[in-house]
Amino acid sequence: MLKQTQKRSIETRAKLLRVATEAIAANGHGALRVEEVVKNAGVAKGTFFAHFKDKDALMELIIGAQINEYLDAAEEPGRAKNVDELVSRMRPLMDFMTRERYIFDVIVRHSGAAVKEELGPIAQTFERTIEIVAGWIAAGDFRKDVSEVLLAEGVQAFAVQAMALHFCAINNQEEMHLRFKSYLDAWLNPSLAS
Amino acid sequence: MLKQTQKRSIETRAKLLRVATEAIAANGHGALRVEEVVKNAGVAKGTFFAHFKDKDALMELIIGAQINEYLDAAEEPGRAKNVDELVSRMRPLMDFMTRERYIFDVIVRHSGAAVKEELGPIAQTFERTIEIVAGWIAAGDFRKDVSEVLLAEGVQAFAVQAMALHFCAINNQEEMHLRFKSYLDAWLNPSLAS
DNA sequence: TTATAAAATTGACCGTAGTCAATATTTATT
DNA sequence: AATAAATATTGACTACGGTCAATTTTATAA
Repeated sequence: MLKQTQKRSIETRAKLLRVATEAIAANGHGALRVEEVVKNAGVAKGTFFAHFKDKDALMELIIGAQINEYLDAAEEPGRAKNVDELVSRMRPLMDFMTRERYIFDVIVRHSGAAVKEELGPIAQTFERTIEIVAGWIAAGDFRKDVSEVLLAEGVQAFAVQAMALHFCAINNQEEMHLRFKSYLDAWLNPSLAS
Repeated sequence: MLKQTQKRSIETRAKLLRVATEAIAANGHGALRVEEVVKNAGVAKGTFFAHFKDKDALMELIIGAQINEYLDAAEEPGRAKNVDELVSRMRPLMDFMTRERYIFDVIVRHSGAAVKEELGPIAQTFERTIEIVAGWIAAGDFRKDVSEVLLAEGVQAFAVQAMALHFCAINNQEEMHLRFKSYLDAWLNPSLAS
């Protein structure tokens, strides 16, 4: 009878997203408050939850979009041909993911999505990462005894490991990427590792 | 002037831990409520937070103790000599960690501790796991071109990856351990993998 | 135009973690 | 035993995410 989604609703959702993105740009992801978003968007609290299942769902959308920007940039220069290039290509993304502990926690929490049929925005970026890295591995100077997809999944596992350890003790940025490289040397070129 | 910790305090803390452990045994980790714990322990809410920094700190203690029990059992039969043995030795621990999504989230959140000087209970179990697995790897039928500690860290990374993917889509228990084994075949015996 | 039903919004309300100034208890000192 | 000081406990209060019955707005049909 009625067309499913009214223009008003689309506008409200866009406004919520815009206000939230601005707040995050100003104060960081972890400081975002739903009450602040609805106040600045000029809507009631319930409206927020009519548009997003919960606060995490909004964070997923925003962080997922940010990850995709980093993946675009990582793909831009063409394929990474060796471990050093792979590490430097992933560096901006990993720096973003570890900018705040809160960001990393949200990402990990949503990296394994709920249901395959409806992969969340962050889980989608994880799949995209696998595809990209697998593509590099297939065409580059890497071991060929196992599938590139398995290798790409390993790269992701090591990235997560390096990032998790980054939050431990007094680690500077450099150590995270060095650790990541150590893993990848042993994972992607076992014959050369030593 | 006064001895630092009164007996009363030790008893209260022990009672809170006992009550919380019982509640978890009855209803699972994710269902634990601080208000329920203090009610059943017969203390005020503020007392809880005088003993534990937050609810997560209590969960860390309890889950850390549970992980240590699984590690004890994993060590019991002596060293794991190959990938199959390693996978089956880790199986009960990984099953526990994936019993509830909430448990896995708490573990990941605390696997990389805040400060090295004061490793939390869960971070300690992660260090212990590295030691145990590194010991197996050093003495067993595994590649020798990189250090056993690096290899053990990789085992941990792959375990986390397999568990994270377990929460994705329709995966049964079996697939998680199969996936884990695939990773380890390629990681610990690259010459044999194919 | 009016009646009507779907869609969207509202805001008071709830659940639960966490805080803190006030109070009570314990122990050392005289 | 009285005093003092450190330690422990209390519970009303706050912060904040999330819910839902009631209301308003929008679009379609008669």
